[in-house]
Amino acid sequence: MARKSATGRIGIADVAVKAGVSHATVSRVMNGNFTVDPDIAARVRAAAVELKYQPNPVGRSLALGKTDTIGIVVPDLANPTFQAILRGLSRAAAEDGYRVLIADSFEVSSEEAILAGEARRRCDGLVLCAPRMSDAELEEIAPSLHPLVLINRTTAAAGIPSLVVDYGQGVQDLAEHLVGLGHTRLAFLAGPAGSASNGLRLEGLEAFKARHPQVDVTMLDGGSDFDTGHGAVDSVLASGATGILAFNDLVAMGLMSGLHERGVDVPGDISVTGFDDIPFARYTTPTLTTAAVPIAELGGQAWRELRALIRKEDHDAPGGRYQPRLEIRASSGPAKAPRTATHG
Amino acid sequence: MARKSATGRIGIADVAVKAGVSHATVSRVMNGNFTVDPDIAARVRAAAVELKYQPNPVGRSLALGKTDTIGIVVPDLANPTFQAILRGLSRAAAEDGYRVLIADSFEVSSEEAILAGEARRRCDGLVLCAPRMSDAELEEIAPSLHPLVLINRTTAAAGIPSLVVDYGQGVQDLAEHLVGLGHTRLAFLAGPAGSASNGLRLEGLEAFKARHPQVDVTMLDGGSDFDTGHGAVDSVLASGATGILAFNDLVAMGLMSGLHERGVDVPGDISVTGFDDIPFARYTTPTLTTAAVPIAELGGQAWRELRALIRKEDHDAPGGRYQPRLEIRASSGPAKAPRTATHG
DNA sequence: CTGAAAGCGCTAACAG
DNA sequence: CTGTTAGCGCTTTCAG
Repeated sequence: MARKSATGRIGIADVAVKAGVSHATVSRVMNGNFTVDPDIAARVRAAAVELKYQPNPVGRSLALGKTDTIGIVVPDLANPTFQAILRGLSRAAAEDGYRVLIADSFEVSSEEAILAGEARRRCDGLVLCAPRMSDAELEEIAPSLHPLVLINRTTAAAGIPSLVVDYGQGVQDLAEHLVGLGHTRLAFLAGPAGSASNGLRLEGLEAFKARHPQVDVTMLDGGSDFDTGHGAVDSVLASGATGILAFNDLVAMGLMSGLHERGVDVPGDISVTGFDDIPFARYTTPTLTTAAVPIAELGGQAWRELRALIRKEDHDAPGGRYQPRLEIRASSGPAKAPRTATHG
Repeated sequence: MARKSATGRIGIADVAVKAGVSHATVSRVMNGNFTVDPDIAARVRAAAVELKYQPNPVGRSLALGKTDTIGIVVPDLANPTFQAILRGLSRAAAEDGYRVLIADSFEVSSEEAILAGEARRRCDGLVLCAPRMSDAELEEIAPSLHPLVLINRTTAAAGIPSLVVDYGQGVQDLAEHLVGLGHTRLAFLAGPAGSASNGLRLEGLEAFKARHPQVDVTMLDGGSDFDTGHGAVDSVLASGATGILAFNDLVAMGLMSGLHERGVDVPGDISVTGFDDIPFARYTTPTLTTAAVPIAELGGQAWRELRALIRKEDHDAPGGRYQPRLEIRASSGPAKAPRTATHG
């Protein structure tokens, strides 16, 4: 009786026969179309409730040409930064009745374009988060992904809002902070080579070096996680630097942990700074000096940009630039007497 | 020429006319049906490539009655535990060509059921993560959500696999560990009142108390985040306990941070244990003794259970129970001379 | 081996 | 105000 449709689930047709009307009328009632006679509407609603009818979103999507779903592509869901963006995005989108489909590329940049395309086709719009693909590839696929919002990446392709954090400014602020504390030998523990945000940090450091030729800045290879920082203790000590700019908070925490194991006092012997101000940063020992990125807000803003694109709204200020805020805590302090390199 | 369909995007019909065949044939070729003449198939493929044709998944979903998407409902996407489950689930599902739709209930338990229903209708199956709704409600809606997999929650409804972590055993192991170090006054910093996993911990502690009547176990109200731990310093000190079982690692870290600010030495004065073994736990100062939950594996297993349900496979061992593993680090140590309560 | 046609569940013109 | 009809884009019988 109730379940007659092929899928075995209750469809609009079941409600229609039960209420003794056409499915068009049922559709009207379900969509709040008030051109329906109140009595009939009530009968339809009663039938719907009785059958526990819920419209099938797939049929609806096909008819309307929209899915009420957006996609987000991230390079690594394990990264707190992307988690925070996802959360902000999800929350903001949910308020407008949109769901979020996630696609994790697991840092495999060769799969990113295909992944993005697939995700896009299932959704009404896409957020591409710090894609690792080349500029050329990004520019090539960007138009086919529209509506598209980019985070921490820009492209020459037209009509693509881009939300970027000014990592270059942030790292300069941190470096200035250390110099203000008397440090003259700094080291930068870099992030992943392909990372655009690492590139922005490097540019910022170049500007800093131009302004402070007397300060020695050593570049050290790195990565983006705890283990990177923990494993960098030797090279950090060998550099002779007293102020260490870690790629991000995770790296900084790993480094502090490694230094602690060696009996090196932070900030007594060495000052350490992070980047991002993840929630954990204020609970490390010592608490971490870092540059705070309003990351959840970024996710929310990404949704607003995307929403404007989906609604084809006119859009005066597409994209935006986010300034990190210096967050001075206990992991940075006055420079000690200069140390000498201790190789081997 | 190319784009003639109503949506403005290239559809199967465009490829069909370009290749001079019917859309049925295009469909066959796109789906790797080998009953198509090789020459025609080649022509179709060439047309598809030239037009950059990508099948519309919505139309496909409607025809096939499946979306190749699963949903996950979590109470709070900010919680590292749920993030890890999401990651494990997403990774495992992706390997089988499935995408993940997320639904964050933001701890609003009244919205959970509706959210779950909506998510389910867009997907081929659902993972409900530690739902906060009542047992009665869960049991009522569970059948309508099938295929459904439950995490850290069980239900009497039939055919619902349930993956649960044995928090009761874990907390007992931690308590035994502390007692083995000579602690006789313990305190449990509880989690959110509605949390099922908190209930399991409480049951475990009851069993522990029955076994160790000489040990004093104080119950303290709490929560599940840093601030809970940080704010609990006073009540912890007032309890006079020397061994503190925190609800989870986050709470433990907040507590350690607060104790450090008061000059209380961990583990010299007070031993602290967490729960979960989140990645940060091995990098705190001191490193955190905790009970490790194989959480990413849980996400992967959730997918396998769900996949079996979706494929209607016979399924000998639905669900499973995960035993936490004691991870002894530096935040727990021998008990000092007994302290006295220092109220006020 | 291929095309015509039906149908997945829904919405929206268009008649009446 | 309501029913009929025609799609949305795709898969899949069913003839040929």
